[in-house]
This record gives sequence, structure tokens and C-alpha cells, in this order.
Amino acid sequence: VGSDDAASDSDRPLTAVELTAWRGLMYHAARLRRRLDQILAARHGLSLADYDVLVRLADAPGQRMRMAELADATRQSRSSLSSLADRLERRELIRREPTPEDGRGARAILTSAGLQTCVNAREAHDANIRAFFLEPLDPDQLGDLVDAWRALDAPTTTA
Amino acid sequence: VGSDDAASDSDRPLTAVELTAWRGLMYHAARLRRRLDQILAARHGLSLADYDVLVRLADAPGQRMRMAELADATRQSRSSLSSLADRLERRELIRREPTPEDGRGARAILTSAGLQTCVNAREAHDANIRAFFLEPLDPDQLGDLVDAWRALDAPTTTA
DNA sequence: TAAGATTGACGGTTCAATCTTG
DNA sequence: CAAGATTGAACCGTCAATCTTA
Repeated sequence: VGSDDAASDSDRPLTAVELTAWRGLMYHAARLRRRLDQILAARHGLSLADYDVLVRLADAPGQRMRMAELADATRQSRSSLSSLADRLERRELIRREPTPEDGRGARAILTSAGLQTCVNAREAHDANIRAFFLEPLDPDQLGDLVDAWRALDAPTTTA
Repeated sequence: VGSDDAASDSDRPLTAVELTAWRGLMYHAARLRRRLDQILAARHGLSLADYDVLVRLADAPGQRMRMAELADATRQSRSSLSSLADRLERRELIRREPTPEDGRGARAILTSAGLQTCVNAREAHDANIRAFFLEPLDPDQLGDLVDAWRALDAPTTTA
């Protein structure tokens, strides 16, 4: 059928380099996530998901965002963000208000306690990202990673 | 104490490149994991964790491994592997036997149905890794990633 | 007493309803 | 009826006991 070459190329098992590249991505991402998550939990009582929400709110104008926006920004499902927001609201790190312009909508707003927690956690968190991820890599490697992410972002250029 | 430079260096916020490199790692790893997991579940009824266990067993001599070994190889906790093995055993993809040499130990053994499932899934899975991860990257980028993983593997060379 | 393995309770994510408003 | 948001059930991973054997 003429796809023989492509088929035989795709059917052969992964090479050692391919496997190493793939498994390394899965492994190191999971490992770093777990390490940072544990430290954040121990020192600030925040999960990485909690932290992401607080940071996004801290960086948003007025320190407030629509729930749907916030879900997209933190790459979570709506329902997941709902329960996460429940927990954060119970701890008074955020609060919720109905949006003025759309009766359906809700906005999450960072409280001053939430901002304080976020600022404190951010310093420590950034330092950990440095120590465990940025520092072991030289600037060229960092650039290489950025290039790789960009290539993966491109919508499957099957050219 | 001479650590002033290092301290001021560590305290400044992350640069755009640093943030992009870090968030890209977290994002793309999670995204790829989820995509492959969903396809594997839809087409073969396997989670990524299920699949990892089956592959490790398939590649092991005699298609059998000690539970602790298997947990280390798949980078899971012992207890997590226990319940995962329960599910796989219920589906008759693996079975368990006491080890001959150590009365405490248990070995997981791939059944023929498990091997068949694994072989089928592996073809599709490898093709998906190719399509979503390997193909968008050129060989140089793949090598760059391997280098980066190696640098991260090194035990915090704070030299 | 320590090590291999399992169990049960708990936290968090996902999926399919559900409720409300545009 | 479609969209924003929430709720409840099922599922999976983690942590602290527990049981058995070296």
C-alpha cells in the first residue's frame, strides 16, 4: 500500500535513546513534582495544586479570577478546581463572590492571608526549583528544554 | 561569609526562560501521561501503571519478579503495587506464587493472557509515544533531553 | 527485631449527573 | 437548550498499622 516504509519504521521497537528520553521525562517530572509537593506541604501546608491556584490569583489583576479561567490557567478540570477552592476557602486563603456581570459565574479572590501565604511559599518554592532543577542544568540545557517544549506544543506537524 | 552573591542570586525571581523550562516540564509530562493513559484505557483496558507492570514482567527472565523488585522497577510504593497486583490478578493478567527460597516473599508471574495483552498494548503504546513525543522532536533534541536527565540524575553536585 | 508483603483509612482526581442562569 | 459551576460516586495513590517469616 506504499505505507510499508513508514509502517516498518514505526513498528520497530523503541531505541535505547528513545526509551531513555521518554522514561526520563516521566520519571523526573514525577520525582520533582513529588519532592516539591512534600516540601511545600511540610513547610507551608500547601499542595502543589493549592500553590498553583494561589500564585495565579496573586498574579491576576485585582487578585481575582473567574473559576473557569482559573481552571484553564492551572490546567485542572472544573470539578477538581471546585473542590480545591472549597478547601482553600475553608482555610480562608481565598473567598468566592458572584460575578457582577454574569449571574452564573463565580470569582475566586485571594484573601490577605492567602497572599501572605503565597508570598512566603513562593520564595521557598522558587529556591527549591532552583536547587533541584535549574541548578543541575547549564544555561544551554535550559534553552534546549524550552525548545523541546515548543516543539511539543506545535500541533503535530506531520509534514 | 562569602555566600552573599549566591544568596542574592537565589533570591531574585525566576527568569522567563527558567519559568518556561520548569512549567513546560510539569505541563508536558502531565499532558503526555494523560493522553497515553486515556488511549491505553480505551483500547486495552489498562492504566499506565498496569502497563508498566506488565512490560517489566514481560522483559524479566521467566516473566516473573519479586514484588519488591517490581515495585522498585516501576517506581511505586510496595503498598501501591500490592493493590495494583490484586486488580491484575483478578483479571488473570498475572498470578502470584510464594518464592521457593524465602518464605516471606511473593513473586508476580505474567500469565499467557497477560503476555498477549502486553504485546498488543506495547505496539500501540510505542506508536503513541512516537506520534506524540518522539516525532515532534528531532534527534538532536532527543539527545539534549537525555543529557538533561543525566544531569538531573547526578546527586546535587553543589561543587 | 527487622524485612517482605498486605490491609484499611484517607486525600485528591475524574466522570457523570444536577442545578441555575443566559 | 447551552454554559458556568457544583455535587456525589468510583477509582487510585499514600501513609500508618498489621501479619508472617528470617
